[in-house]
Amino acid sequence: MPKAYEPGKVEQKWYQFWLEKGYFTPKIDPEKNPFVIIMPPPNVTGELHLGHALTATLEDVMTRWHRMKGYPTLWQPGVDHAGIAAQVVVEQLLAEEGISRHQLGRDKFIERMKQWAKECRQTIARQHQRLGISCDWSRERFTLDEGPSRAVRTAFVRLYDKGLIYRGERIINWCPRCATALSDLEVEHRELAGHLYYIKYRLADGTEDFITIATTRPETMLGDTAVAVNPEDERFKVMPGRKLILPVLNREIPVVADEAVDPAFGAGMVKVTPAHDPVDFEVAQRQGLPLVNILNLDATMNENAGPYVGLDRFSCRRAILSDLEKDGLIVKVEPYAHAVGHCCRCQTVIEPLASKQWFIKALPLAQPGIKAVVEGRISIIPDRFAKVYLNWMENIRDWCISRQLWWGHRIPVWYCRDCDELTVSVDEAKSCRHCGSTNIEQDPDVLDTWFSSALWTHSTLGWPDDTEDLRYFYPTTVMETGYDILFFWVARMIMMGLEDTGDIPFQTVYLHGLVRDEKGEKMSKLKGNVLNPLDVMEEYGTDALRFALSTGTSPGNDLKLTQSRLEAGRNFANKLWNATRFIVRSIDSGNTDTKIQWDSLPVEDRWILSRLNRTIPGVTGLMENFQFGEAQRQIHDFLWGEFCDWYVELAKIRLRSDCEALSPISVLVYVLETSLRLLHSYMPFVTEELWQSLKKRLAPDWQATESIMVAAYPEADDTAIDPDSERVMESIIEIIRSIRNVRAQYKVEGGKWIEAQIYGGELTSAVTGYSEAIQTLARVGSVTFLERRLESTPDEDVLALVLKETDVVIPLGSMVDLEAERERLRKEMAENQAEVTRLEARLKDKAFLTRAPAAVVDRERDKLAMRKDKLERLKQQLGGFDQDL
RNA sequence: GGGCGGUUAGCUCAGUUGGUUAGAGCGUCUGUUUUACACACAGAAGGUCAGAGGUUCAAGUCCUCUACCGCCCA
Repeated sequence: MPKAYEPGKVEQKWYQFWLEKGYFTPKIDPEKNPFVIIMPPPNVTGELHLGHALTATLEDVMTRWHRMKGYPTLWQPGVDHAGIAAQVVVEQLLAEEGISRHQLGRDKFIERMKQWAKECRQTIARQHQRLGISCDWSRERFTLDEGPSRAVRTAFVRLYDKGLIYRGERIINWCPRCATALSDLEVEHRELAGHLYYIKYRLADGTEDFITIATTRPETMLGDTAVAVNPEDERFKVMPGRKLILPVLNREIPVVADEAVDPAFGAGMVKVTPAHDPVDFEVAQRQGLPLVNILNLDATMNENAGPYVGLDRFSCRRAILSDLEKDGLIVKVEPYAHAVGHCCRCQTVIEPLASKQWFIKALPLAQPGIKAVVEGRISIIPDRFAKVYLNWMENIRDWCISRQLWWGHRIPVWYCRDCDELTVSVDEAKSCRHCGSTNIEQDPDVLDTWFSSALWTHSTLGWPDDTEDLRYFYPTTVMETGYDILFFWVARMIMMGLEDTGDIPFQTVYLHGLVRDEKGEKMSKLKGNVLNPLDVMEEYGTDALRFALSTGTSPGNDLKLTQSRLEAGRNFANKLWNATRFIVRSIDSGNTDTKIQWDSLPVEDRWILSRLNRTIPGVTGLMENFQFGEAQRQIHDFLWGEFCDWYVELAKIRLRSDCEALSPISVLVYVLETSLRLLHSYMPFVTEELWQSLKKRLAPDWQATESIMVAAYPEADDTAIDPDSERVMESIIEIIRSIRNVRAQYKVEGGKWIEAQIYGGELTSAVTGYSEAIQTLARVGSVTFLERRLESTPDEDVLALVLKETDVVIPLGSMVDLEAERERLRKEMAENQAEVTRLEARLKDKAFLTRAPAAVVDRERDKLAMRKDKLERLKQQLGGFDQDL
């Protein structure tokens, strides 16, 4: 084995091996409950980013873990056609070639999109495989595949037939650049510094009287069809019913009274522009006002804008302000911060626009979705997001699902040119369902991408067909994704899953945080702070990246991916590599018997086995509670801090050729092998590589399992828990540490061997067996064990270390700084005295004694006894010191 | 405007039903090329757990308020 772990040399090999063995594909076993994760499909918009790597890592951890536990485990991969997002990307590519999609034509453009999607799909699969993820590639799906597409059409038709999908004219969010409607969720609101313009509207009574309205978008006045006041507003009681002259266009418009008006806004009267504002639209509905649309779909002014026809919306604003100014109609202009909607895909300012679109009636779908979470059939982790979910679901609004795009699922509706009726059909309609005419035309629009995503948990399993996969794997177990798409995805999946199948789509929603850069900023291509997962894996190794993404993180919280985190992962992999290298080499040197002789194990063996068997249930319990970051930290701490730092170091002594003691090989192999299995789901490559290296050198009974990824997940052995050996080892470690500490404190040269005397108290017999370990690990030349503890320091200069249960005396000759030593003892005494005082007070407290659990009280008593004993010993030491002076 | 989260060591963060002297990684300082590992080993320094009040025998952990930072919804 090379001196350092080289991930690049082994990752490819093992992934290929796993694939060839078919481990990723589950075997359906009706006797067992399956574990199922449907992967949130990445968009075909380019490459995967670290957010995807986080998703993939966490899902792989859960998947590998359950597979090892013996569940039939399905992790269903796929990719999303990402309608608008992907179309924007390809349109940009076309723009670089100097052509638009319109020049290309719909069919050719779709061909181009398909080509692009195919390439992306391959890139994404390659990146995912590089991450080592164990999803079932044989089931990979694309949202535009025939199966999921038929599911989309089927869902649409069923909803339409139930009256839950309707076509209507509503205010929608229009992106002039993308030239499509968007749902409310696809609009990002940003606070912008704008102006509030106060404008005079003259009364139409021939007088010079006027009223003042305030607006942030003066160009929309061209579409005004009224001015409104609040009916309760005393200032304007006489106004409703009167007529005004709309400036510039000189159109006559009425004043109406409507409770939607906020009397505190502006001057208390507001203009009503029903075709370009959602609130005004509703006012117009209530008041019977006409709609005047003043915009073309590219956000230039249309013929209703009079003199401004053809101008861009922002040029029009400047022109109209200048004209109003000229006519003396501007009362004042105030700076005003207001939220402006932007397209989430291209950042263009959204125009609210009255438009005929397809909508889903959300409320009837939301109600069962609310119930499923309230009743606990679906749990959301972390649970604070359940509140966020419920709040959104309870205030849900109808969902605009038609998009004026070319890339996506075509709306399965045909319009009859003869009878004007609609034909809504899963299969291609050949004739009008109502009059039989073949003179029909399909709706040119496509559906919102999220409509197909919402079906993903069941459409990938075969719905609407009654397939074996659907019957066996649905409802799925866990939906794991980022909290940023809770509404986009999770909420809509719950609604559609329940609607289409009558059953919940998943039992648990696990939401992870967002991956940020070192400064805590969201990674984005615009900022240029994007780390490519491939580069990271190239530099640190896949397992290091997975470690960095999953350790020390907690559900729902964002994480900063720093270089030092990646280094820590790489270092850990290398540590394991070298520990295994050492153990493997030790096996070669002779001893191949790996049967553990449970009856004759020395204390350190019983200790490490005890610690291992405390770690296993701890880790498993954490994983069952989705605390993956903490679980992995505990595996890390056990392996590095206990196994490598102490057990392996102690084992070296017994591995010396001249040592007569029982070989530690069997325990080394047992603990390492078990720990690798415990760690495998987090760091699959290095664990497989090391597990295989280990296996090669072991007896035939180790050869039955061909890969760690299909080996059994470790189970704790309660009989291995051994508090006595833990107590002894704790003291041994404390003794060694205290001697090392003294060496460092007094700057004893590394090569110099010192002497130590140890009084073991109750542990004397156990501690006595560790003289060689203490000599080796603390660099002590000779250890002598005292029959009884020293009453005071002897004549020569010595250091006396008072430990938890033992004392260590170190003759240090003239090196001892007496004053410093007294100071150290005083400080230690003060600490102990404080603790004794605290404990005594607590144990005198009747309330504590009666109300705290007995176990807690006992623990406190033990602590006090220990502390008092130590304090007494410290006191004697200090006293002895003072006598010497 | 409504809601949520964060504030713990120099930095980045863990700390799940309240219960040892609050932890890790990185960084800093000191020492070591000791035969698995310098991607390492050994040792050290460093925290009034944002602030105030409350509940409790016991609070980083539960409740209330305040401040600052961030996010979501309108």
